[in-house]
Amino acid sequence: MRRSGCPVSISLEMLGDRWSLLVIRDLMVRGCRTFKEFEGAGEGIATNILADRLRKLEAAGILTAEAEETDGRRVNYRLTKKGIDLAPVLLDLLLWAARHEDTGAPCALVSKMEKNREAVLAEVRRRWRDRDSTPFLPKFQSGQA
Amino acid sequence: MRRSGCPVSISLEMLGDRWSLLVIRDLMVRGCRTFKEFEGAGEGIATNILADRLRKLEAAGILTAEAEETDGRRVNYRLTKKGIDLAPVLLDLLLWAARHEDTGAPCALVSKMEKNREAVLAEVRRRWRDRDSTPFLPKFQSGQA
DNA sequence: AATATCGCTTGCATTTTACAAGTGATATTG
DNA sequence: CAATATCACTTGTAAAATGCAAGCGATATT
Repeated sequence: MRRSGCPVSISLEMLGDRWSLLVIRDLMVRGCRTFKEFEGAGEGIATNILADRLRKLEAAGILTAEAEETDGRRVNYRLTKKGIDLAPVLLDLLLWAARHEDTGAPCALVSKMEKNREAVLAEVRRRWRDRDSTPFLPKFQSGQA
Repeated sequence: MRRSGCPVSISLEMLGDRWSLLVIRDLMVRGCRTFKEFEGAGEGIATNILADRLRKLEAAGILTAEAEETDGRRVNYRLTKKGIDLAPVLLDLLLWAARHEDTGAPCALVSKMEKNREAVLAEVRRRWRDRDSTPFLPKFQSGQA
């Protein structure tokens, strides 16, 4: 049962935890497609949590899962339209933290994204349409090699 | 310790739960200022969780708390600049759910916000500057009076 | 046939959340 | 001024979510 009809509240019931939006980020801009790739995406998500989030996000219609044809062990995850429509949310979260916290994202890149918001979103959507899974943004790391 | 330098991850370490962004929403568009007002904001947050979130958001520099002059019992909460800068995130979450879920937000209002994104954000910022705490958005309820 | 890889599941300890009740400080009322 | 009410929490306890390590079945490779 829903807490309320408020759209913000409804969004948070689906996405309001420490991991869901990171999985979506990995699909959207880091080119992750398989379970193993998510595991190695950097923040060290536990495998049971990852499996749980993939299940819930699939149930919410945010991503799809299908076995790979050439290798039956592999499962390919992909964002749906509903999932890629979260791009503005992720971009805003990125820009907010980049402005107010000490992050690993280079200033030049951040201000470029700030200025070209619509172009960045358009490119993210294009990549999704074209199934282009080359990394769009790197792993931002602060202070290590 | 931070999981990574990724700004999205850093944002989620501060905001990634079911309640933090709802408290911020209440401050931003519903005119909530006191503990009691947050309690009655609709989704039924438990008082210990509310107290915990207010403490954490204050520690994160997202809001401030100060005792009211005329009534020493009352504490007034207010967003900081860092807090009001989350307006785009909340707007995007609202628009996303309004588009993809069945919410209590009227279509006309939603499409108006979609078209006038910048104007809506400007008004939210103005309200903050002017300490205008008249409700800007109502409680969206689905299916009841 | 043996071994490796992939996508999980299971068990268990720790942490977070939810619900109900209570508390101390201040303010209001009679 | 004493009694009562209000406000912003705190406390206790049960339930749920998370984190960690290990294991497992199916498929693929050697």
